[in-house]
Formats: sequence, structure tokens, C-alpha cells
Amino acid sequence: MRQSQLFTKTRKEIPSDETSKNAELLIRAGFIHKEQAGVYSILPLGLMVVSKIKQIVSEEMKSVGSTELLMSSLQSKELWEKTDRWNDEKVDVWFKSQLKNGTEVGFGWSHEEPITSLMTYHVKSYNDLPVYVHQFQNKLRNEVRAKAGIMRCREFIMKDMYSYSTNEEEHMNFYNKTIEAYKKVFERVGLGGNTFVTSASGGVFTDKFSHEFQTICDAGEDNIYVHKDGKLALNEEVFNDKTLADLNVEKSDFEMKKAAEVGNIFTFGTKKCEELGLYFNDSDGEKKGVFLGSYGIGITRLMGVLAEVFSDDKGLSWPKEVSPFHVHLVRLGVNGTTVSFADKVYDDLKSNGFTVLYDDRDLRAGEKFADSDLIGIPVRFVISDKTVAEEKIEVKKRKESESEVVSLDVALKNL
RNA sequence: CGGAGUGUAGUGUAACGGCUAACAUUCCUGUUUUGGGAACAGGCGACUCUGGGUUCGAAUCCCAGCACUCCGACCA
Repeated sequence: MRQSQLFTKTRKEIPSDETSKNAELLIRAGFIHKEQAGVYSILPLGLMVVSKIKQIVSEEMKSVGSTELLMSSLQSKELWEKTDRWNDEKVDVWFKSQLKNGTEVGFGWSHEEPITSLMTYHVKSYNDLPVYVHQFQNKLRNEVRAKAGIMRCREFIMKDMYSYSTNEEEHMNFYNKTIEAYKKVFERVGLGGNTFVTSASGGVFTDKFSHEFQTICDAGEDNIYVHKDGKLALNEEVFNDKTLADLNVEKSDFEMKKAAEVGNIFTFGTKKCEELGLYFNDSDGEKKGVFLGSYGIGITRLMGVLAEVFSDDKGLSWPKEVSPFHVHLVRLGVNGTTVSFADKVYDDLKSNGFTVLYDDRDLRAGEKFADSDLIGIPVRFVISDKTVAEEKIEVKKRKESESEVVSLDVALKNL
């Protein structure tokens, strides 16, 4: 798109009410807008990043056999009472309201209950299982304290996936496939090297262990212990003598790191489905409870982690896979030849299937470069009165300081 | 939810209890400029978070509320 049509403005000044790097940069560059503490609107550039992340997650979820749906945000009290999770003493993040007639409703902070209830209408037999579904949805959680920019919000986008299996073995098969799929997600968004699968407690979800995906990041809220082999990692909450003994490892082989939880997976077992009346008839005619698993990735939090990890003193620096555009085409100068050449390159890039942010504004070079660095598209093409004579383009990568002047054909190889 | 701090043009800051609340930036007009956030001139923009109180006089002091940030507790 033409940058002259992008309504968002960049800011030089750091917002005084933000101290986290992710929020500072994302706000300054025009990716998000703060509405309240822990509540952010997503602006066009931010939405492009969110869409890229969603696309990657969606592809990987589909690769393990999940189909996408979209649950409602308003939820009924009765369902959550069946599993004893309506009570504010049990779940303290509920936002609740009531209908005009006094009926109480909750705003979805998670969807195990409603989606399991939904499944009772569709799952009757072992022939109907397994079922894997996921959605991208705005979760509402009444966090006592929002913090760290978009890392912990009261409203945020989450991918949640649910698996319904006939037995534990079938469940574990999917669970393990999902671990691999999650690893691919984090590799694809550029965080493969610093994201660890860690064992953690199940929290309010389950009595069993769960697995978290933790990305090493100063803005994170968790402390994890990474084993020197680089493969095993444990959350602080389960880093104790018993766990170490169970795993047969030495405490001294671990190093503590600050990390942000970008994904997690839980095994529920059959209890919740039984509480909500989700049973199936097995091949021998026996009625059995369905085996449930739950799998989350915080999409907006992931954007925050990406901003934290991929940025420098000049601004954001997106990995190629999640950048809002493939290339930032910066035009310097307004003489006719330069403009028409830049317009042509813009059209050529688009027709080659690339997404382009075309800085067609009549501003000085310094301001354009500063904006370009701040927004952080990985590749910049500069067209100016200097380069236009030979119909060349100056290519500069966001992470590098040198640039080269080449023809369009050569420049394309950088994308 | 405990503790600490901060609320002044869109943004970032200043102003001893005392003149029309200042400066920078953004934005608007114009001139000149055009490879790292240009220069000059003019202009718009603030009931100083809200409500009380002290005082001849409050952005400034006091109280309450609200908002925001940080620390802790909590936490997918």
C-alpha cells in the first residue's frame, strides 16, 4: 500500500505511560493503540502482523488435523457451574454481566466448557472421534494487574485448540504431534532458537503436568531452568528435588532464564467431558467419557515477544515471515522521472506477488529512513534521483548497515 | 488485592503559592529546501484528571475519588 494512505503516524517520543519495550515500539511505530491498561486496539500495521502469525498458526494446526471454528464470547453460567469453574473463588479472571432479565452471563476467558457442550450435539459414537478444533478469538480476562504492554492484557487474541479423543493413547498421540506443530510455529515466526518446551504445573486446568512454550525474553514473567543440553527446560514452579529426581537430572546442570509463555498445552482426561455430558459409545457398545486436551497460543502476546526480541535502538526489526510487508519501497525526490520509476517498481513488485509499503510521501530523506527503521520491514528498496538515472535500486536490509545499488531483478533476490 | 510513584495542548516536558500557564514537537498557511527526523515567518491547539478544602490568591498545599506506571501477590 501507499504510505500516504496509511492513516497512522509514527512518534518520536516514547509514550509516558508505557515502560515496556514492546508497547513503546509498537505504539511509536503505529501498530497498536492503547485504550486502557491491558486493552489495546490493533492498527493496520499491527493487524498485518497478527494476520501473518495467525496464518502460520492456522496452517500448522490444520496440518495436525484441526478444523477452525469460532465460538461466542458470551457464555452461560450453567455450563461453568457443572465443572465448578463459575465461582470467582475458583477462577478469578471472570468478567461477568447479566441480561436485561437478570440471567447471568460470562465473557469467555477460555472455552473448554462451551466447546465441550457443543460437542455433545455432534459426538455420539467412536466413529465420530477423534475431533480436533481450533479458533482465533478475543479472550477477556479480568486480570488483577495488566502489565508489560501487550504481554499481559485483559483482552487479547488467542488461538485455542481442543482435542476430543476416545482414549488416552489416542490423545497422547495427538498431544505429541501438537508439540511438534507448535515447535514449527515458533520456528517459522523466527523464535525457534530461543523457545523451549517446558514442563509446568497444570494450574486451574488440570491436576497433571502441562507443557509450556517459553521464549527467552526479558519482558517475560516466568523463570525457567534450561538444562545444559539445551533440550530440557523446567518452569520454576516445578523445579524441585522431586521433579529432578523423577527426571534423573542434576540441579547444577540448569541455568535460570527469564521467559515469556507463548504457548501451552494441557491434558484434561475424561472428567470434564463427563461433567458436561460428553460421552460416546465404543465399538463394543460401552458408554465412555471423551478424553480432552487443550492447546493455546497467545497471538497478540507473541507479537509482543517478537517486538521485544526483534528490535534495536532504531525500532522494530521483523522476521521476514511475520513482517507486515515483504519490502519497504522508499522514494526520495519528487521529480517526474523518479516518481514514474518508483511507481513502476511498485507495480512490478505487486505483480510479482510481493506486498509493498510504498513511501510515496513528499518528505525529507531523514524522516523517511527513521520511519522505515522504526516500522522494521526487513528489506528496504530506495529509489532516488541518484539511482533512477541507471534505473537502479538501493537495497538495504534492516539488520545490516551496508546497502548495495542494483537492478530490480537483482534486488528481487533479497525478498 | 497490598505497597510505591505519576496525572499540565495530539505527543514529550517546564512553570517559587502571585502577570494572559511556557518550551519543543505534531498539525495548519506561506517561502526556501530535499540521502538520516531541515530553515525561516505566521497560526490553531489546555477550564492544568474529577470533586471538595486551605488561602486575598492554587497547576503548585491538604483530603477523597478516578486513571496510568512500577514492585509484590496472583496468573492461561
